[in-house]
Order: sequence, then structure tokens, then C-alpha cells
Amino acid sequence: MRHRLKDVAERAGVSVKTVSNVVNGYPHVRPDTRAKVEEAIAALEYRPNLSARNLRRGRTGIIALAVPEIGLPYFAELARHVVDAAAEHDWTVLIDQTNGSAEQERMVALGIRDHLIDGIIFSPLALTAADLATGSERAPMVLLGERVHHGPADHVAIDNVAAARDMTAHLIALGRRRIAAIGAQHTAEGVTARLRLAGYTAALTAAGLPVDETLIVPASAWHRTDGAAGMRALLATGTRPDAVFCFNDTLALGALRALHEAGLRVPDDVAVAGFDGIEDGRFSVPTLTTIAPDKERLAQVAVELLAARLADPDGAPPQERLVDYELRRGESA
Amino acid sequence: MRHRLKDVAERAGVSVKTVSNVVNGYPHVRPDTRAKVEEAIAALEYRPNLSARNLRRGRTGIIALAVPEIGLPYFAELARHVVDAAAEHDWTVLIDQTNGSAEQERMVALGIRDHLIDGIIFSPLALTAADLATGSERAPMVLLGERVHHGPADHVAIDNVAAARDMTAHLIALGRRRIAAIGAQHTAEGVTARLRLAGYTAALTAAGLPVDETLIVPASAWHRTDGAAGMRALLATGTRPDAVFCFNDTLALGALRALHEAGLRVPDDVAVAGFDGIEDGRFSVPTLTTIAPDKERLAQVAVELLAARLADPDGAPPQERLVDYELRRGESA
DNA sequence: AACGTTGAATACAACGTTGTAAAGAGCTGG
DNA sequence: CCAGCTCTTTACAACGTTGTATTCAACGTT
Repeated sequence: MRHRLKDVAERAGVSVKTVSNVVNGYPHVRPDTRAKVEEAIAALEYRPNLSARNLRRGRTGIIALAVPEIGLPYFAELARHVVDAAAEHDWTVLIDQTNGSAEQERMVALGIRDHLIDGIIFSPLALTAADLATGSERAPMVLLGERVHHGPADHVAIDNVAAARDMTAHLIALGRRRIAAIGAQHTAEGVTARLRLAGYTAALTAAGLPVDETLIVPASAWHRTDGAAGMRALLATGTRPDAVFCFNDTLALGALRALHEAGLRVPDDVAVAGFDGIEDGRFSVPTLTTIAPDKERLAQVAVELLAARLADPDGAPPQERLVDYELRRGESA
Repeated sequence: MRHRLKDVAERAGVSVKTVSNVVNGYPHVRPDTRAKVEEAIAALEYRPNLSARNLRRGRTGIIALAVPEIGLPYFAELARHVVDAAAEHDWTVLIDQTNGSAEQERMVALGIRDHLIDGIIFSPLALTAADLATGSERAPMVLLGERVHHGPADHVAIDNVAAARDMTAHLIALGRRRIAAIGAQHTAEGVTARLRLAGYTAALTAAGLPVDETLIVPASAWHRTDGAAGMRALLATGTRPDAVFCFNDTLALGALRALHEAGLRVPDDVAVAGFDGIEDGRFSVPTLTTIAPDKERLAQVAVELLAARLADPDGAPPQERLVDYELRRGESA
């Protein structure tokens, strides 16, 4: 049987509360008492029962990170940084996979698991502000990545429109004129896609270039395979673009693959740009030109916001924070 | 304020226990009573306090998955499958990052966080069987990936030696004779590395080929950057190999990159093989020939073993289970 | 009509912890 | 030597849930 405070107390010859005081670092404990208690703790290998502690304290020390898919490099890298940032607060991170389904995201937003978590960092794919309308009492939430306009929760993101505009402008500056985009989503859900598309068209328009609908390729998901399929579709039309802006890096890696199979050279024949700054892009052949958000900072800010909200639930009105990004040049564009 | 069983009970005009019975699906509840209670639950948006439930039941419904780094594709993909498999048991997965440090792994093994988790699936990098010696009472543990010889816990893995032998034999069958290996680790910790190296040398010996120490390149970590560095080091010696067996896929991707930078063609000049079957390898240029363990099955078996151990802690003696792998041919070898 | 049997609902205690309030111990200064 | 401190330790209750034992009602059987 596992040991409890009571067992430690009996062995040390003190009260249960004194042991609790030692465990929690309460200052007014005589050194010799403390020593006795610590001896007993060590001898019995006592470890607090967190369920009981949580029940009593009303906090669990666990925060959730909800992402579409933990297997995707971007989210995996993000998760790593969130785990690191949360460790600073002695928080444990529980990872929730929503698979990008509105259904599962709604469950997360509704706090199906609240009472188990103190707060949640949520990277929604499909949900809109309306879905997020806070019910009466819910664990504090920080939204990542999307600009859910004036949603009811704190929010951290990069400026997707500006970043997409920058990247497109970069391609234009390289002398490219027929610039395709892969990853458009015309559904209500594709918030990110819409923002990046907006930046793309803005840059084209600013440069006096036409927005050619046939160069805008939709992708329901943003996996490598979708990027490859999109690129193949584009090439199949016969009108070859001289550059492709993919709305994330995995799409871009898929596109690189399809271009390679088609016998086209990157960037000579077609320049390729991505978005997300994942590690893979630094080692692909060719290396990827991409928008690299400061993921570490993103995670830090998210955790900070959550901490503030936890300390004072009704403190400030919902915050909107922007995090820097960098246009990282690789060989692909 | 959040609602409790008591609030629901008052609203429905029944006892607290009756509400609890409804919540838990206890069969002997009259339909009209059940209806009243369910109405109250819905109206108050009642959700059970899991801390209290856990305290009472002695279970938390949470299992931990401890991996070196969640940002690495292999572990990210594995995590995805574990989360899916755990969902079948209504378990939530908490991901622990050990960063491959023996220190942090020991903490996990010692169950620093037990009492919060019902069990743990552990993919150790640095720990040996000795470190894992179970203390008196600890959450059930399933080991992943390494053959910690007759450790005290259940264990799932693929046959690393056989897989490495197969891959090396494959390279030999392609007509390669100077086959390098990247990823060797001569420290006590590198169990996996040692097994894969054993398979490699076994295949060479079986084919009557010499084991050339200068072709065996160590790598302290197995990231892309280490693979690139290893490959460069290999090329710098002046004696070019005609094939490279990298002990995991990220090393291989790094090696591909370094070969590309050196102006060498893959597989014409140098064949490259990896290990792990990560998604990236299907889209790299060239695509990667690799050992692809059945990760989904691996996760399923691990979860099953944990479930069995949880149901009956002292049931069977520690199990050793092997999971199939596949030599997946890509363009690189 | 008394009986056991089954079904439905309840009261109570317990899970292990910590906050509160209060008691005990040891000290200082008058 | 006692009043009035401060420091240390304690008893008790409470967090919200569920298992056990119990009560109460309704039913069919003899």
C-alpha cells in the first residue's frame, strides 16, 4: 500500500498537519521537527496524492494543449515549446488531439475535460468565435494561431496577412510573375487559409499583378500529400507557374516532391515558398524558404497569458498579442 | 460558481447519491427520476469534478507517455497513435518530455508524478534495467522501443537487430560493398544504437565483408543536423562509401542533405537507408528507404499491456512483445 | 394476511489533503 | 511572576465524489 500523510505523521510522532506543513515548505517548523518528518518521508517514500491535493486546492496543475494533430511537425514543435514554458510554472501539459474536426474542437471548447485542467491553450482549426462563446464558468483559455476576431479569450498569433504579403512580395521581387498559391480553403472553417490568401492577393495587387483564380489551388488538409496533389493538379493544367506559395511547410515539402517527379528544377523553373518554419525545411533538398514564426516566444506568451488569467480570472479584457516572425530564406525561393 | 452533485440533487429533488447513480449509469433508477435528474444536469451544466472522483475511485484515467522529445517526428507520430489507442479505453494521455537526459528519465521512472497517472508508457533513451528496478509501489509501466533485457516491466519493441541486419543485407544485395553506418553510440546509454550496430555488423560478416571502423560514424544525438555532420565527416576522410545506413530517419535526412551539398547523387553515387519509417521520408527527395515499424500496432500493444497490468497488477510475469516492421523501399536505396 | 423478494432511493462514511482557528510552548519586559 | 508577545503545533472541517449498508415501497407467493 502506498503511504499517506498519516503514515508519515505516525512514524515521525507528529500531527498530520505538521507533515503537510513540511511538505509544503511552511516556514514555522522547528528544525528538529522538520528533520524527523523528512526522515520519515524518505523512509516511507511518501509522495503526495495529487487527486486529494487538487480536490482540496481546487487546482490541478495541469493545462491542456489542444491541437489538430500532434504528428504534424508544426504542432509537434509547438508542443515542445509549450511543455518547456509550462514547466517554468510547474505545470504539466496534457495534449488533446482534435483531428481538426469541428465536433472534437467544440468538445474541447466546451470544456469536456475541465475540472481536470486549470486552463487550456487551444489551436483551433475549424472553430469560430461564435463557437467559443464562453459558457458560465469555464477554464481560462488562450487561443493560438488564428485571429478569432475579438473572441472572448486571450489570443496570441503572428500577423498572418502581413507575413503572407511579405512572402508573396519576396517572390515578386525575385522576378516571378505567375505565382500560384496552394492551400486555399473556401469553407467557413479555413480562417488561417483565408488570412494567408488575403496577404497573397494583397501583395499581387500592390505589385499590379493580376489575381489568377486558376493559380489558386485549394487543399482540404495541409499535409505533405495534399501539397503534392495540389502541385500535380497545377502542373496538369498545362500553364506552369514560376513560383508557388504554399500555405504551410508540409504542403511545400509535398510540392517540392511533385516538382521533382515532374522533372522541374527548384527554384530555377519554379520557386517554392512555405510557411511555419518547421525544422524539416532546413534540411530538405532544396531547403525551404519559409515564414518562421517565433514559436518559442509564441508558447511563452501563451503560457504567460494563461498564468495571468489564472491568477485573476476577470482581470483585463481579452488580450490580443502578436509575435514576431521571420522570412527565412532557403534555396527554394 | 461551478455546480456540484449537491446542486443538481436539490434542483431535482432527490438525494446526492441518486444523481451520482444517474451520472454513472447505475441501472436501478426509475425512468421518471432519471428524467428529472437529467433535466437538472442539463440545466445546471453539471460536470463531475474529476479530482474528487479520482480521489474516491483511486484512479485518474490518465496515462503518461514519456518520450525524449515530442518534436521529433518519430515520437510525434508515435504519440499520435498512443493517444488514439488510449482513447479506446477512455484514457487521457499526458506527455512527458525527458529530453533524453538520464536525470529526467530517472525521475519519470521513479514516478515523480505518480498518483496523478494510472500507468506510464515509457520510451527510454538512456536508462537501463538497473535504473528501472521497481520500488515498492509504482504505477504500472510499459517500456517501448528498447530491449531492456528482462527488465521488471512489460516491453514492446521491434527486433532491432534483425531489422538492421535486413537493411544492411538489402544494401549488400544492391551490390554495395563499402557500407557506412551513422549513429553509433559507444556510451552505456545507447542501447538502440548498439542493437542496430550489431545487426549491421552481423549482416556484413554474414556476407563476408569486412567491418571497417572508419566507416562507423558516431552521433551523440539523432537529429537531422547530426546526420548531416556525420555524413560530412565521412566524406572528409576522402574514402567515399557507396552506401550509408543511418540509424534513424532524421539522421538519414540530414545525410541526404549533406550528400546533396557535396554534389553526390543518391542512390547512384551513395545509397542511403534510414530507420523509423517517418512520414517525411515518403516525401523527401529522394524518398527514403527505411525500416518502418508498425507504429500503430506498437501503440496498441503498449496500451493493451498497460490495460492488462492495470486490471491485474501482479498478473502475468513481465511480457516481451515484438511488433512487425517492414523494409520500405524508397528511391534512396 | 403475512412473507420473502426485488427494485429504488437514501444516509453516512471515507478517499487524502490543506485552510482555519485555536491551543500550547517559550520568550520578553515590567 | 505574570501579562503579552511570537513561534510552533494541533484538531477539525471541508473539498466533491462514490461504496456500503440501510430503508422504504411494491410486488407476487403461499
